[in-house]
Amino acid sequence: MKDLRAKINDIAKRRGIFWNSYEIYGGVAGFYDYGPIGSLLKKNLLDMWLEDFVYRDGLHLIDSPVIGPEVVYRASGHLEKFTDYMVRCKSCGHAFRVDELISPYVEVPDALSPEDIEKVIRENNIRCPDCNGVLGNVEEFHLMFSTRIGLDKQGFLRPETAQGIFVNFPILYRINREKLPMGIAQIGRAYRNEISPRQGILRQREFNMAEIELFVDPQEDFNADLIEDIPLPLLTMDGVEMKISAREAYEKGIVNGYMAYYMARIMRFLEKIGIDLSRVRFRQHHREELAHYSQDTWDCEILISLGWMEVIGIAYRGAYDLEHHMGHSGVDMRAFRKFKEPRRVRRKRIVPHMEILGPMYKVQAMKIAKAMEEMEPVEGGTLKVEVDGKSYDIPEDAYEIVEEEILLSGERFIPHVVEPSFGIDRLIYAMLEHTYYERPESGYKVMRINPRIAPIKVGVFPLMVKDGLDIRAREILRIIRDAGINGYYDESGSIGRRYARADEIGVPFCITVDYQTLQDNTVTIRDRDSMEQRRVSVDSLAEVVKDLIDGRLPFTSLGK
RNA sequence: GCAGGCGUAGUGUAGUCUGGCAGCACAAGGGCCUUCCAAGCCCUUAGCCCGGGUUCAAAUCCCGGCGCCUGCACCA
Repeated sequence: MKDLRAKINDIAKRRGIFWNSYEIYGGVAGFYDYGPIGSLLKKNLLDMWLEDFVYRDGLHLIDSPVIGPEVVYRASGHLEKFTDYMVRCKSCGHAFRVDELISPYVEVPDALSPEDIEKVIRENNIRCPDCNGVLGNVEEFHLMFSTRIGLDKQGFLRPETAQGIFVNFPILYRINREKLPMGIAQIGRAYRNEISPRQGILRQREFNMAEIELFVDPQEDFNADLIEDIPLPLLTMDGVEMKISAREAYEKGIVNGYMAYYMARIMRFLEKIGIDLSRVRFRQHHREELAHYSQDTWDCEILISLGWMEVIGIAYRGAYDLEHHMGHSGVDMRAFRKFKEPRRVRRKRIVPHMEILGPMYKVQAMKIAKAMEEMEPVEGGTLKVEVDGKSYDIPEDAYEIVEEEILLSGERFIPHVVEPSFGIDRLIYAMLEHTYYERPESGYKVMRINPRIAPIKVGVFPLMVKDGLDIRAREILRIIRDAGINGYYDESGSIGRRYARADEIGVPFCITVDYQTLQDNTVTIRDRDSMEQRRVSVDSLAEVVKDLIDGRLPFTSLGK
């Protein structure tokens, strides 16, 4: 008996859902093609994701480049955290991670340059742990794919789509008319040069993500009414398992409001796409497991044949990203928070006298004046000002200190970020496993995919390939296609075989043209899940099929 | 990267030890038959991971490479 994973992979390849890329050259691990069925599956799934997470909450969708300059990933912290230093033994060839080797000798191994590391290895006479051989030079290993931009500029392929959103925060904030919360979504591919990716489509070097960055004011109270009150299966970092309602999890402080909100929404979404909710849980990351940017992360895990698989992550990234991009770019990444009441504030400030500073310092005068304005006012005497590394003594008569009362209507702050991040390929795989079904009486394979996500909505079959049934069936396919429904025609093999072929790729409805069709212009519609058939007039066929797909019309409400 | 295992039509396999015409099943395509769930019959397409060596002869033996699987390490 083949295991489930083998069965899914078999169907995936045979029927064109996905397969390993570059097969004619032996394949490359970590890369997958989506075939004709898989591409549509992914597209339909993403459409539903957009409806559920983007349109429904009024978020904005953007689409930013895959390649980014080095500075972006220096600022984001990925360059440092995603680079490992390796060292290879000269005699046995084993490779080791440097930080593990030198950690007994150095306090902060991560902070060292390759040259420093080699020095540490020499000075402490560190040998190969396996064979005691001499270690070679330190090599860099980037988990990020690197590339060139133009002739000599270092670039990287994004390891997550998020940075494309963060770097655009100022313009997006303006487009959103400077209001928070603001949610930005992005769907796209991300790249990680995994050393040894296996487990097929579940761990790829190039993979599809759908991410949301929700920018919020950390001082704003969360409106608990928004949290749908449905049960959540939680597993906290202390190993406590609980089934608790989303509202209660928030009220008890187990998760913050945004987490609770998204957890509930994710449960709804997963249910819609056919995931078995009894095989879903949210697992909180341990401290040491947290990504460098995250303060708190909960993974939505789905139980599949390989065990619990992380499919969606919700990370509380705090101000980390905007703060770092602000530091590296010098661009103000802050939002404005209006006070409920304007505040009267008394303050002192330094007012430079330009008519004195100007003649004294010529072109430097403006810079000096600016620096002075930013200083804490100290009463009287000569003022020491540093500009571009030079120190200036400003005489007492070149400035004055004024005390004033101003009306502050608000203040600037760095928004916090809540990030639900969906691994689309894993979601698709989990969906395939959970919707996979074998008919007990025959063992035939069925994908019970939600009709809205199903890549192909209808198959049109003539009962016999004669007496004009085939011609009529082709006409009916035309009607289906003209109505914008993705359908296909199949006359090969027996009728049962055609149903079975359709079941395997989750075609929800099959239309069969029989002899009665020629008399009264009706066809049978066969429901994939119940295998029942109902008769429908060709005149209303397209309408009925659309309603069936969208779930507006239950199959059982159709007349015999 | 390391260790072990493996690599034969689209898929699953037999053949490899002991060198001698590459076989089977399913799938796919065509046809016959067939009035609703992979029926049957006929036909067809299609394969030894790549390179080198040994040999009269290599899927089989040897060497090298590549790939996959499992474990180790790695995994926001």
